[in-house]
Amino acid sequence: MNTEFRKILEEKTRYSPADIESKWMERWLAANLFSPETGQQKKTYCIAVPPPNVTGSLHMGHALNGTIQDLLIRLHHMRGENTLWICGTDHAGIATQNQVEKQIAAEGLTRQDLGRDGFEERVWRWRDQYGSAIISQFKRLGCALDYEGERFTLDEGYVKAVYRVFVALYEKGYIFRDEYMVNWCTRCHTALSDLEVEHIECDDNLYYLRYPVKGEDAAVIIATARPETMLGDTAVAVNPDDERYREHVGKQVILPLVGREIPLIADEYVDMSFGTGALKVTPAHDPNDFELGKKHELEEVNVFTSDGRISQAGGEFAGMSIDQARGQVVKRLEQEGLVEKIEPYRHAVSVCYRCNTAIEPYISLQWFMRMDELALPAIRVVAEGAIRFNPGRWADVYLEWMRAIRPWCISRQLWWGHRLPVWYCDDCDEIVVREEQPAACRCGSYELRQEEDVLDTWFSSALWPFATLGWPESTERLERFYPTDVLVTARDIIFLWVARMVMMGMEFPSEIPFRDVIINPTIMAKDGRRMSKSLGTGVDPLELIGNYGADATRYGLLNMASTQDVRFSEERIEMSRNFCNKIFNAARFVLLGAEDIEPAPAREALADRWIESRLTATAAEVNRLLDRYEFAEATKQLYRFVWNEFCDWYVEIAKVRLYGEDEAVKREVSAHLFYLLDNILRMLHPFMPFLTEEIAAMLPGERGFLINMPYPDAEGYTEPAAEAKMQQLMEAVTALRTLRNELRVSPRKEADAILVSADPGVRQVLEQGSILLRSLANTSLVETAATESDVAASLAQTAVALIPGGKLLVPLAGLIDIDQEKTRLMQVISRKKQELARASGKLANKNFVSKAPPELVERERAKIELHQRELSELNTQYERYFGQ
RNA sequence: GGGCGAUUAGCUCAGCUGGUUAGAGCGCCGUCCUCACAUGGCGGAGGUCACUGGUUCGAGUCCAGUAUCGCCCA
Repeated sequence: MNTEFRKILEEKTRYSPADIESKWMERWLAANLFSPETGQQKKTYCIAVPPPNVTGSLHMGHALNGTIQDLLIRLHHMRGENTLWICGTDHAGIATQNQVEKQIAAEGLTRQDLGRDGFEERVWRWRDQYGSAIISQFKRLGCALDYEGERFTLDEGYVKAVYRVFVALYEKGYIFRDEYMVNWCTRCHTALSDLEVEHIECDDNLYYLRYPVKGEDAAVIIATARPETMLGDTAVAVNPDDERYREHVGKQVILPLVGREIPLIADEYVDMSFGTGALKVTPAHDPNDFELGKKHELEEVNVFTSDGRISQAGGEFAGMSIDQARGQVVKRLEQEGLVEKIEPYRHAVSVCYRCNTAIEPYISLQWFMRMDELALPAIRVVAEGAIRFNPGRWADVYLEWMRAIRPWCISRQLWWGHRLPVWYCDDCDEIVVREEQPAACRCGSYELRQEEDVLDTWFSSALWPFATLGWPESTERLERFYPTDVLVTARDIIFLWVARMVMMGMEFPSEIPFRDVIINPTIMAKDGRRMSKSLGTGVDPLELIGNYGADATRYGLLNMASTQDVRFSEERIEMSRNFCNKIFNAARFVLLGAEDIEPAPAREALADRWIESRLTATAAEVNRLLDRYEFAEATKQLYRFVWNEFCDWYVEIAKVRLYGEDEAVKREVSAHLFYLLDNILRMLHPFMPFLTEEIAAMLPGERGFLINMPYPDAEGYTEPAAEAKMQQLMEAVTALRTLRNELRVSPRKEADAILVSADPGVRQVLEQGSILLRSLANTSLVETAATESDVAASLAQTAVALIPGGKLLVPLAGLIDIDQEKTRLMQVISRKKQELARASGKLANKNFVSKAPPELVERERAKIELHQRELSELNTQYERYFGQ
C-alpha cells in the first residue's frame, strides 16, 4: 500500500463519505464506464430510467427507485453483460410552463406579452440552465446512468418519434377531435386527462334549494353541493318511480334568479335516496348531467369562462370568480326565500394534480385517443406473463384498469410541448395531419394554420423505451437493447405511464417494452401517510446523503424497502452508516495490519476454510435474492456475513496468527484477509459503490474499477464439514462467554475449562481449537475427558456450560461466589424443563406420531432424548453442590 | 359504492411452498475506552403474532368473518 493511503487510514477511525464520493463519480465519468460497449455481441442488459420531470428535484421516491436500478445495472455489468441505463428527463408540459411563467412574472411579464415563440425560447433557456439539476442529483447518489446519451422528450429525434406515432394513430382512426366534456384546470388553463385529476375528500355544504313549479303554488326542492352551477340548469330530474314527484313530471319549473323555464324530467339514473330525490341538471358543468342532457336533448348552458369566472350567461353574477359566485348566489336565493336548508356535507372534490386547483367539468373541443384496441395486446402480454409485475399483485391492478379503459384526452392548451402535427385549411374544411408541415392544402390553398394545442406529456413519455433508443430509425441501440429488461417505478404511475408504454410498445416496435416491472414500495412519512411538502413531512434524500453519505442512504433505503409501503426510518440509515464505518474499519485492520501481499485464499486453518465456505454460501444467497428482486433481504444477508461472521469471528481469529511470530503463517493469513476483503467489496459494490471503490483502490496489486470486476457467485469453495466444526467451536466460545458473564467473572480474569464429551470428534475439535477458547473467551482448556469419572482434576466447585455433544466445566475457585452458580444453574434447569415439556407434548399426541412426516417425528424423539440427557447432567451437577 | 394492502418485541420492519426455542435494526439492562471500529466489543431482557371462528397431527403462515389504519378506482 502506498504511503498516501497509509496516511489516510492512519489518520482517522471513522469513515467520512464526503471526502471521497465526488472524486469517484468524476473518475467513473472520465473513464466512461457507464456507456454501453459498441460492436460487442455479448448479452445485453438495459433499463430505461423513469424520466424525471425536468423541473424536479430528487425526492425519496427517486432515491429508492434510482438505487434499485443502479444496483441492477452494476450487478449485471459485473456479471459480464453489456449494460445500458438510459438517462434523461421529460419536458413536463404544465410544470415547466408554470415554472417559467413564475419566472417572467417577476419581470412583470406574462407569456402573452412574449408571444408563443418568445415564450418557448424562454422555456428552452430555462431548461438549459436548470434542466439538468435532477440529473446531477442522480450523480450524487452514485447512479451509473449513461449520462453521455442523455435524452429529452423534446429532442429533435424524439419529436420525430412522437409525430410518427401521432400520424399513424390518426390514420388508423384512433385519434380524433371532438367537442366533449373534459376536466378543465382554470388555473393552468388547459384540459387534463382523467388520470391527471386527483380526488380529495373535503368538508362542504349541501344546499337545499326551492325551484317553484310553473303556474302552481308548489316547489320542487333540489339538493346540490354547487349552488352556483344552478345558473346553467336546464332541467330538474327525478326518478320515474318516485311517488313524491310523479304528479309534477312533465311540468315546467322556474329556475330562480334566472327566470328560465326548465322541464321536470324523469330518468332512472336519479338516486331517490340522495337529498330530496330531485336532481338539478346542468349539462354544461357536470359529466353525469352532460350524459343526461344528451339523452333528453337538453340545452347546454355554459355559465363559466375558461379562467374560472361566471360568463355573460350568468346574468347579474357575470365576471365573479366561481367561489365568489357561490356565496353570492346563495345570498340572493336566501333573500328570495328559496333556500330550504344548508347542511354539512363531506364529499370528494376533483383537483389538478399539478396545482391543486379545483377541476371544472367543461365542454370544449379537444383531441382524444381511443384506447380499447390498443389495450388488447397490452392485456394479453401481461395476462400471459410475457411481462411480469413484481410484486405480482400489481398485474391485477394493471389489468383491471386496462380492461375498463376509456378514451384519453391528449390535447393540452399549453405552449410547451409537442404541438400537434395538425393543420387546418382556412379555405376549406380540410384537416391535414402530417409529420412535416404541408406546403399546401389539397384545395390548393396555402392558408394552413397549425393546431395551437400541444400533446399531453405522457403521450411522449409512453414512447420512452424505444424513442430513446432511436426509433423510428433502426439504430444499433434499438436493435441491441430493445426490448429493455426491467422497468423500476412507483405504483402511482402504473396507469399514467407503464400501461401506456406497453400499449405503444406493442403498437409500434410491436414488442413488449420490458420483461419485468418492479413496483418499488412507497416510503411514507413517520405518520404512515405519504410524505407531503405542504405538511412538511417530507425527508430530503440529498440531506441524508449530506449527513450519512450516499452509500449509507442507498443501503438504508434498500434495507427498509421490501414489498410493502414502509414508514421512513432514519434508524435504518444510521444503521447503514454504522455498517459503512464497520467495513471501513475492518478494511483499516486488514490494510494496516496485514503484510502487503496479493490476495489469495488460504485453506490450512479451519477458520480459513470455514469463512471461505460461508463467503460462497453468502454469494449464492445474495445472487439468488437479487434475481428475485428481494433487495432488503440481500442487504440483511450481506450485513450478517460481513459483520457477524467476518468481523466478529474471522477477523478476531486471524489476529492470533497475524500478530504471531511465524512469518509464513502471517503471509498466508494476510493473503487470505485480502482475498476475503476483495470479495466482500465486490459483493457490496452494487449496494455501496463509493466506499467499496475507495477501499478496493487500496488493495495490493493492479486492479481496475470494481464495476469491471466479476461479481462473486455460487461457484466458490464450499466445505460443509468445516462449517460444522467451526460451529461447534463458536458455540463453545459463546457458552463460555455467557457463563462468565452470568457469573460476573471479569473479562480480564483468566479461567480454566474441562471438556467432558463422549464424542471423540467434539473432543478433537475443541482441543485443536483451544487456542481460540483462550483468545476469544479468555479460558484455557486444561483437560478433556470422555466421562466425568475420567477427569483427573477436582470436580468440586465447577460451573457447567452445556454445548452440543458435551459440557464444559469451569472451576470456580477464586473466581466467584458459589451462590451465583446456584441461582444460574436453577434458571438453566428450569429453561431446559420447559423445552423438554414442549417436545414431549408433541409426541404424546398420537395423531402427530401417525400423521406427521416420519423424519419430523424422529427429530422430536431425538430432541427429547437430548433434553433428557442434558437435564440429568444439570441435575447431577446441581445435586453435587447444593443437595436437593 | 367497488377493489387492494396492512395489523408480529417499546419503535420501524423481516418471517418464502404450514413443521427446531418467531428474527433484525434501533431502544432498554449489565459489562468492557483489550493496539480495526464506543458510529464499537461481549453478554442479556423483551412477543397471547389485532380479534373471533374454521381447516390441519400441527397455523404468525391457509380459509371465513369482525375491528382499526392506509392506498387505489369510480
